[in-house]
Amino acid sequence: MSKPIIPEREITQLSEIIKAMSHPLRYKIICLLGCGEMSMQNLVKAIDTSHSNASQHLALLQDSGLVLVRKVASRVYYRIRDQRTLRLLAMSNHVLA
Amino acid sequence: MSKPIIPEREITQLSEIIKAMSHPLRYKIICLLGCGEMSMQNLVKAIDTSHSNASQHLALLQDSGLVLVRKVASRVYYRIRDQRTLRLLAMSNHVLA
DNA sequence: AAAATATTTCACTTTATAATTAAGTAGTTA
DNA sequence: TAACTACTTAATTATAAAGTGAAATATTTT
Repeated sequence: MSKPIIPEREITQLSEIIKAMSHPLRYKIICLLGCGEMSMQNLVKAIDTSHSNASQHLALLQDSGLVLVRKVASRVYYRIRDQRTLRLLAMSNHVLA
Repeated sequence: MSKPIIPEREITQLSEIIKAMSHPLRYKIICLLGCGEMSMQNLVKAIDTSHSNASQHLALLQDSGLVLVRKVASRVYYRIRDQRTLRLLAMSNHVLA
């Protein structure tokens, strides 16, 4: 962080991305997707919440541009859009330790 | 992310740290502190909000363990506790690009 | 075509965060 | 010691985010 003045717009965007990751369920979803694409079904099984709630969190993750969706017939598959998101996740893991 | 099962406790802790960074003002504060210790006075000048509001956000950053405080007479100085926080910040910057 | 499955959307309630203003504390200066 | 500066706390209000359950949509199976 050598330059102290950061454009306001960037701060807004960056804090939004981070915010999207900051909910425990969403953080967990991103961790899970880190291993590769996953179906809605399996995500719901892996995280402990209702289908409806999971769907809403995934919609938020899509809106914030962190995950991509692929529909195959009646099934929906989610995946991480940008691998750098996983590096950010790994980094956050590192901060705690 | 090779191991898919993350301890629940860690997820909670990590998402809390990220959440602390996810508010635009707090994100900005962390950026500013990235350049080194800063007085409350100067922080308030740099971010566009009231003294009281800044104080509350800084209290939150303290509680979440991201910043440390040092009092000298009636002045208060804040600084980043762990340099890895700044790496996390830099990483988030990188995700956007 | 009815029933079943997979998922999302909607309306609603609850809970959590944020901003504001006023009051409070603690040092500092006149 | 009174007024001033630096900062925090508390109370209030406003706003936003999260969870729930029912209804809606779309596909698949029987």
